Amino acid sequence: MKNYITLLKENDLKATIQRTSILKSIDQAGHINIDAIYEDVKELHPTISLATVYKNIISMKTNHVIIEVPMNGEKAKYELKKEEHIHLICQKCGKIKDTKITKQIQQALIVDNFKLNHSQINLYGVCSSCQER
Amino acid sequence: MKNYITLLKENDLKATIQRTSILKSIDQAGHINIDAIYEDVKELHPTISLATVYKNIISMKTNHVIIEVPMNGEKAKYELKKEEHIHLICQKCGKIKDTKITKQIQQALIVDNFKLNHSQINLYGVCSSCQER
DNA sequence: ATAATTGCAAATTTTTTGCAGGTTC
DNA sequence: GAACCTGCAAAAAATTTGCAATTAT
Repeated sequence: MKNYITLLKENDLKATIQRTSILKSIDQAGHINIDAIYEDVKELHPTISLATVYKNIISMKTNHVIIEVPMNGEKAKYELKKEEHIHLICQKCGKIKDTKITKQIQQALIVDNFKLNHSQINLYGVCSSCQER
Repeated sequence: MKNYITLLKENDLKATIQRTSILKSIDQAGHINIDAIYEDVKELHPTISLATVYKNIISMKTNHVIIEVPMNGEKAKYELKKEEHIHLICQKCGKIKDTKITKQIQQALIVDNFKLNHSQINLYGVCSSCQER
């Protein structure tokens, strides 16, 4: 559990209850889309409006508090900003697990004449628990 | 230049002018979003409707003729189905270049207990021609 | 006190749907 | 000729906007 207030202030955003609630929802879920965040936050804050969620997702994305993860065929999900990592996306249960970008992967991804800034790696397959069934 | 008619029939879709035009547009562009496809196809086929483009993108995606490439912050782009590859996305000019997934990369991406079906790798950075400026 | 943020309602944009007529195989 | 596909208009879904009231610093 992070200190969402500090996180917001460090990134030049006011710490409103709406924002901290959204961050808490994202943090708990790991990866979650706008509608699910809205439903989630409404539990504690029934008066929040979807427009506010949209506005805050935009501002927190702009200020690098959260990261947008575009999804194949569905709505984008959001995660807290953290070190770059790989997404293991299970095609059975839909869960997304993070895994580290190893030195080996970093090495392998060096491409001639391309100045790499940031990489986005999604691996689709079947996670360990779904394989057992 | 591929034979779009055969490509469609092989994948259980009727070869209409609308579909072959959409495929031609995608093939020429490499990676292109729905609106740009629509504008493109309208040049030759002024009567095509946007709804038809949407419907065909869905059917051709379902039947594995094309692939959707979700984009960060913008609308998804589409490409013809081909071997798995990496996208090098230039943050200056916006162009997307494809590059091969090497044996080395394949090796590096093996993760414990995850049965990998397909990988999606987008590398964001600056392409060679934009670096020269 | 100031500037930013909220919630609402309305506007806009994006995507999907139903259906009559036309096309492909 | 059967099944599928198109284009239109309308519907539905997703996102953005304007604004008065409220809140954070």
